[in-house]
Amino acid sequence: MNTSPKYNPQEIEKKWQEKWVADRLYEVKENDPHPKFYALTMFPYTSGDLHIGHWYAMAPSDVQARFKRMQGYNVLHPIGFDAFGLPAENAAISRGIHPYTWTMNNIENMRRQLKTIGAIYDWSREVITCVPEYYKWTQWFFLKLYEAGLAYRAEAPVNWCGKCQTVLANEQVTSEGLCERCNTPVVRKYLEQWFFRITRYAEELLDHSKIDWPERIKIMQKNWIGKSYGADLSFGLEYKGIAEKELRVFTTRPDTIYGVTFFVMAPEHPLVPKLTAPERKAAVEKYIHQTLRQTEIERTSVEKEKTGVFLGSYVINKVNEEKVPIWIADYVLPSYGTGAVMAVPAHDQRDFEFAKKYGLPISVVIAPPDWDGKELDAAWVENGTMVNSAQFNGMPSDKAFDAICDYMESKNWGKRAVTYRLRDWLISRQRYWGAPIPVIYCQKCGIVPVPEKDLPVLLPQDAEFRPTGESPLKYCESFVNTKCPKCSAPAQRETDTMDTFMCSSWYFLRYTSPDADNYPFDKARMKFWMPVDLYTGGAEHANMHLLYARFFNKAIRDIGVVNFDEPFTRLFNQGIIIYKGEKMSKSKGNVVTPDVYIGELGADAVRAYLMFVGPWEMGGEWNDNGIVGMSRWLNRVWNLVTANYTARTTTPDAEKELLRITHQTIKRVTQDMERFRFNTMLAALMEFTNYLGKVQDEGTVSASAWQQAISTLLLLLAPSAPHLAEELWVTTGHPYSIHNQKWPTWNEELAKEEEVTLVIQVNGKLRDKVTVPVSITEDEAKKLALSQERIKPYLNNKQPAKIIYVPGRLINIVVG
RNA sequence: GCCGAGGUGGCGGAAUGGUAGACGCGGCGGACUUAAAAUCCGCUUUCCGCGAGGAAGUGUGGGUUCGAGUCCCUCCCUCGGCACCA
Repeated sequence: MNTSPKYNPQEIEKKWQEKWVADRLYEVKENDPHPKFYALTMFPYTSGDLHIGHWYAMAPSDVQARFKRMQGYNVLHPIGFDAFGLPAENAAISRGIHPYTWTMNNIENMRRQLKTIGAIYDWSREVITCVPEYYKWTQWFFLKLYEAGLAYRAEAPVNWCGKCQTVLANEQVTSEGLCERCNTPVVRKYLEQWFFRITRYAEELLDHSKIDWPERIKIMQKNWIGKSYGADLSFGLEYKGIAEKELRVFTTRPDTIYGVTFFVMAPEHPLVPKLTAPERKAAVEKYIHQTLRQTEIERTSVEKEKTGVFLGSYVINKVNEEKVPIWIADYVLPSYGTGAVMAVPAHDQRDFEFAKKYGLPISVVIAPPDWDGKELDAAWVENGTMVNSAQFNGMPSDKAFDAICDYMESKNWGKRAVTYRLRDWLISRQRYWGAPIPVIYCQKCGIVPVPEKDLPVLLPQDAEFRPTGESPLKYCESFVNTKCPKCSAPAQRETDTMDTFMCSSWYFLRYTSPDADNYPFDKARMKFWMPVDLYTGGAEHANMHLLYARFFNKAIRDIGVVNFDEPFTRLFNQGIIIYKGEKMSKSKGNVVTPDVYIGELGADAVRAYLMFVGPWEMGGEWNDNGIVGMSRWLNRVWNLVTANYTARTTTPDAEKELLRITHQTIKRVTQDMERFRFNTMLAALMEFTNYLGKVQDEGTVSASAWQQAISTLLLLLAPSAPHLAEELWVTTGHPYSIHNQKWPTWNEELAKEEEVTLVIQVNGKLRDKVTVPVSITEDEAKKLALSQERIKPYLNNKQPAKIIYVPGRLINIVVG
């Protein structure tokens, strides 16, 4: 009779969490003799509540970190909060709470929630990005980048809401191009902004050869950086009142140069006013005005019909001295290439549509195969044979690419060139709740960086939060007005703050020594832990945080702050948890709160269930019933371990089998852990539990063999269900703590099967199965297969044409 | 449009080119119970068959192979990313 207490997750989870903290079980030291392992999980934004989606990121990463810890690594698995950002400010405006208070209250709640997960977080290393001790160093890094020439100020187009009288971040503009807050159409405006020169690192950022990252993330970054090979070509310019004698374009198709029939500039191109003929002035200005009123989203919509106007001026195509009309059109972007294109309507679909609309000539210079010389229905963008291209006629177009580049270079009309799609990183935010950009503007001295000794530039406590959307810093005189650090004349502070991605570009360095106060980190401790061995988080950051952090690392490497090329050696992206068919989000109202399930079934059940829904990288669906099954299994483990075991009819064979299955399970669980297949890892443990249940019923092994199997089960379960495993470990008489035990290893010999089931197929169809010793020879196996009563009818008394034998698997008899 | 990941029972999902559907949920039947819950045991891809057994079956259509969910080609659908990038 089992008289042990029932499994009570709430009680044991609270008990062990308190004890682990009291014993400082998970505090991490640098002087530990074990090899270091830095297991980083993306820190959460301080939105207020953790939902199951957060747990899906946190729980399996903790399992992995615990697994590494048991394997003998000194594991740093820290946690902190990404605490600056817009929502805090919006809360301040709508509810009258100061962003600091709002954020800190949220952190308190999230910290409480995070502690219920039962993770090995070392809370003594907690990092919060919005406290002065942290953002002082974010500002310090800005100064270092500025000194290195990697931060600069320039005019840039931004999203402007006329009603709110402010700039909006891209994230604040709805997909319809409206202001998120007031639904006013957002327009473009040109403002002075701070940028980081990420483009200087475009080439190095394309190189992922030093890191072990998922292929899809590497591809996403490659596409985002967008390297194009082509040529910079020069077109002649003869226009009164203009000094320039040429206009340059970037093209990926220099082979189509003879097919240029018009020339298109971005409406914002600085030379447009000068190249506009007097009689075209009104039309051109009207068009420019229309373009500027469009949002980025409207302008770049693919469905939109092409529009443009003729400037009344011409360029000369140097290869054939043809006069080519210059147009402006909003499909040409000012920020890519040279802001101007040579239009080849026969071989570019956009130019084709434009030419059709405005009746411009379409000249084929690359003949498609079997071309009949007639008009094209669409641009031919593939390779072909050169035609109408002077001395290049008859050449395959891919060869002509090089030939024409050589020709242009020899004439000094252009040269081969590479262009990137990547733009510099705009870090200015017209917001209060961010790290102030540490810069002062002086009438006399211009832009003056705040001296290092004056850091941090503190956010003023007395800023006002008005519902107008204006930056509270701009109207906070005590903040704005200061003295020039150089000449002491009255001067003004920069009122923009930094993009929060700046804060998250170095937080993992801070974890290594969060108490450092004369440098962003303690150099020795940072060197000890970095780079991160395993980084886990969502794939949605592929082209933001993950790219910024790589850039930032390379920038500070070149400044001499760190000495490694990449911050994250290995990356793993978990998928997304969906609920009721959609991604969980507050706005959709389909958020599942973990607290309820922890209260009812315990954190161990929630952790294990999240791992069980599917492969971690694929994401999965939260199912309210599914977790009940996980809870049932943990209960079965509890009952199995706490029940008295009585050996009845023990046999050597039964013990051998138990040992075999134990070692097979160790192998499966270990290998699944290593490849992040937590779902099948738990399935293996469930099978093991089911098997142990049978052994217990039958009492076929000795008590000591039983105890051995049970303790292995608990060790394998420890990372996934740390509280349950600890409780059962201690109650079965083992020394505290299970989390300081060695991960079990398997013995291949003991795991080996003695008998296998051979499948017998006839013409590939399963017809019978036989159980044979693994030592069976090929001849014996074939003979056995042919002699099976169930097989004989399929043979028709004929000799089989062929017999395929796969040892340990099957025999396939091929009959004619 | 381009790039990437997917498409397997009623559901979530397992399957180094070799027994498709592990494990779990749900469902059905049974045990225990006055009864219910909980727990335990059995069954559960579909169709035909009393049964033994047979047939079909991994989005579609082809191909390679003794053998294909898995490899190759065509197309369709879902999800994620990018998108007038010259």
